[in-house]
Amino acid sequence: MVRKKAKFEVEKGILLEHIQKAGLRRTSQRDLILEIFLGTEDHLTSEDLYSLVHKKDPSVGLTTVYRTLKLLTEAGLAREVGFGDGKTYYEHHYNHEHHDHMICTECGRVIEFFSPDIEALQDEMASNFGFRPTHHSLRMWGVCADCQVNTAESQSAPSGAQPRVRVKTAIN
Amino acid sequence: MVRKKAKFEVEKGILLEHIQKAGLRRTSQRDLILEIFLGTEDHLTSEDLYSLVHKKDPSVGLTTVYRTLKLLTEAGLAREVGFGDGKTYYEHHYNHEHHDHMICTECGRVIEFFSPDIEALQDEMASNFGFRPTHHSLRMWGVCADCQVNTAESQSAPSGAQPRVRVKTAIN
DNA sequence: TTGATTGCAAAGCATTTGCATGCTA
DNA sequence: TAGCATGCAAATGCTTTGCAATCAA
Repeated sequence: MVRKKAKFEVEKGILLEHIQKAGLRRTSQRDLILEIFLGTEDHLTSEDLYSLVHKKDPSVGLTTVYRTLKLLTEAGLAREVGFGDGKTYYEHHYNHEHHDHMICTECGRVIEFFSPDIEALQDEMASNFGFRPTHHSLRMWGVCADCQVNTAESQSAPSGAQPRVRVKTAIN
Repeated sequence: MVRKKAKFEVEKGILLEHIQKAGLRRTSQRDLILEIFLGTEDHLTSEDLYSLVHKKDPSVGLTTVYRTLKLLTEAGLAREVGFGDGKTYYEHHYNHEHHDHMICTECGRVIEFFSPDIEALQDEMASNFGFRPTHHSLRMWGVCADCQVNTAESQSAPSGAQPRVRVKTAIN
């Protein structure tokens, strides 16, 4: 049986290492924020995560969440994503392989997908230009399968109100 | 010989049609802003375009540029692009086919490229999910060929200071 | 003990909105 | 003439920064 206490051990180690290498300090706030961040499956803004953290420890400030999310990004534990609404969302890699996004403009659902063929073609295009890519972002906006059905009869769903749920898939 | 006066005639017609269909009004500001927008080859923020417009007619306000750029986007004459610096850039289609972007994080150069194979694979992925895409955005960040050479010897170039130049290419 | 970290308040920025005035259709 | 468009100032929303107090190493 897998020990429950060992959850996020790897990630915690990564953060600690990054902190030590950079001459920074480990704090209870950073531990808590990382823990809660990894424990959710949504795409979160700093404000979103702040609300969650605040429930566990009301003394933690919004600014610290902003700063910590930046720190986690530097450590490679978080990735910034934009969905076109002007806010910055964060996602973690825990239980999620590298992927791209389809964003439903009706319900806000976010579908994660991955295509090794697309990745290969991207690299090929880059090398055509002598361009050395460090990271990339592929997003498709449109209407998801559910909303195509719903929109046909009723009026469009309350867009923007839904959380940015990570819909994981097995399709490659 | 091609008549010079006919420049942007098609685009002006598109804007006019959109304006009439929506029950809006044609104004000298909108004409001027479109003209100057199409006349540049950079990726422009509202502020950038405002500076250019302001030279020709100082009475035009920044707010109007913001609003007009939105209007041009609705009319299909402009496209919003983000390069990760928090600002919204706009590009036009005049003399530019649909394309994606590579962004050099050293000098800010933006390389436009197009891959029909990637487009096809995107559509394929979408249909796998019953997702009906309306538009997409593929961006790659990294170091362009020039900067790979320069960075090797000297310190990195003054990043962010460069304009978002559209480097057109013939590679498909 | 030293200097990084925190929380709060204030500042920054890009963008949007309210409103009186101007102008198009 | 009706009501859309404009320009200005003010407001908004997200994010960052200044600073005194706190805390990790």
